[in-house]
This record gives sequence, C-alpha cells and structure tokens, in this order.
Amino acid sequence: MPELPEIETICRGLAAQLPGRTLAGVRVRQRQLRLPVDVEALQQAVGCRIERVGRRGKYVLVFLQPPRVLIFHLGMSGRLRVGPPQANDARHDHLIFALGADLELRFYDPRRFGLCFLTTPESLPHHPCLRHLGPEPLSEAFSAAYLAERGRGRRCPLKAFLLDATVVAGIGNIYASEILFAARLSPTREAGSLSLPEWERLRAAVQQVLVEAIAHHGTSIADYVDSRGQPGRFQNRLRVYGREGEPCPRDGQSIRRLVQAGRSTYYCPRCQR
DNA sequence: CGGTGGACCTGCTGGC
DNA sequence: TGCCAGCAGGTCCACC
Repeated sequence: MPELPEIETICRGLAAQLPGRTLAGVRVRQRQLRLPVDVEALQQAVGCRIERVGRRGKYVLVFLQPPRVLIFHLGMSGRLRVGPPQANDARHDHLIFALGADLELRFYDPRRFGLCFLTTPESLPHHPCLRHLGPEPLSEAFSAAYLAERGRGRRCPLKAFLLDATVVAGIGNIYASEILFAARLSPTREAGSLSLPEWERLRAAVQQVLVEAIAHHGTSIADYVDSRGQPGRFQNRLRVYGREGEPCPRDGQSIRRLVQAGRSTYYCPRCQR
C-alpha cells in the first residue's frame, strides 16, 4: 500500500495525536507478520511515554521515554489508526496499543507483509531493516551527483534502480512510474546510460512528485487511509499510473503498461526517452 | 557481481 | 450465480 507520501501523511497525523501519551498496554493478536513480532520485547514499551514520531523511508518511528523506538512498516496493506478504544477487534487488527482511557493505536494488516519492532535510539541506524537504506529523497544528500555515482556501470532498468531502497529510500511502484514520467525518462533505460543533465532531471522529478503527493496526503487507490481514517487525494493527479490506453497528458500518445521484475510500469513511449 | 522471479499473505475484480 | 485467474501500494532470498 503505502509509499513515502502515504507514510509521511500517517506520521504527521500520529505526531499530532500521540506525543505526551503513555503506552498503557500492548495486545498482540497475531504475531506472524513478515517477521514474527517479539512479544516480550514489545512489552518493554509499556509504561513509556511517547515523545515524538519520525519517519525513515517507509518506516514509521515512534520515539519513547525511557529511550526506546517503536518501528512499524506497513507492507502492502498495513494501516495505523488512532481513535477511541474499540469494543470489537477486526479480523486483521494484529496489534493494539492502549493509550489511556480515551485513545488507542491499532495496527491492521490483512496481507501481513508489515513489521513491528522495538529497539533503542542508539541502535536504530544499525537495525537490520534500516541499515542499508539509501538517503532520504527530500534531503540534501540526494543529488544528481549522488545518483550518477550510484548509477555508474549499472545495467539495470531505470525503474528498478528507483525502486532499489539502497539507492533511495521510500519510492515504491506508483511513484516510480509518476517520477519517470515527470522526468521524461524511459523506465527501460539502463541506469548507467544517463547523462548528468538527465540525472538532474530525475532528482528534480523525484522531489517534485513526492512533495506534491505529500501536499495531497498521498494516493488512495484501493484502501489506503491515514491515521484518522481519511483517504489521500493524489490518485486524481496520477498522470500515468493505472492509465493504460489513456492519452498521455503531454502529447496524447496512448499510455502503455509493461511488466518489469513482475511489477506493472506505466509510461508514454513517445515523450519518455 | 547483479538482476530476475518466486515466495510470503489476503482480498478484490473481471472474465467465462 | 459461481468459480478461478490475475492483480495489488513491499521486501527478501535463491538462483542464474
């Protein structure tokens, strides 16, 4: 489900609702997520106060006091919802965090590709899930020079290069297509074949598309909602994703779908080169 | 070494 | 109406 703009939207919602609250209890209904939840470890969060909420790539980070970090990944279908305590559990409500008499946080994930860990702030950068992540796409470190350096000699298709989390964190299948359209670059180009001006176009497109998507609270195609249950609005602004056969908004050419590494890519064969 | 394809799960849609 | 194939926003690992 969620890529960087959706996770950022969820984090902003959580940041408005959670800090100052104390984690009064944790209930684990299903520990078999992509990796099994360590229930004993998670219990160490009980009694901690929530200080702030952060994000790294597609990971949600909840910083606690005494110093701990609760890490969530939402996989394809995960949701984090904050609201008044519910009397009934939904089938896929796997983790329920009590936040006092009037509030709780629920982790819901039908496909169970998500993750939840507890760690400490000092070991956070060394955590196996976060250790290999590339730079944040909206940071200074993400530059044309950096992309050129990482792309040098690489023969993989540009689409796969953008989806490689060790190159850049947080870009997923929808935004990869949208970014390549904005950059006027073909998804099938070999990464190593780009010129510096093309890398600069790609950098600018990454940042422009993500910033615009965050401003619209992300993309809701099937079922994504934020921490308050609200859908995003960026699905109305997708230029190519899911639009096979429709005219390209730039030149009217029919948008094509192709499968790369088992995943759909949408692009305009005329204006993306 | 690097890239592709399958595996992990459930649920929805569209075609027959 | 019912069934089944195909597809879905992510990531890891075995295999070429």
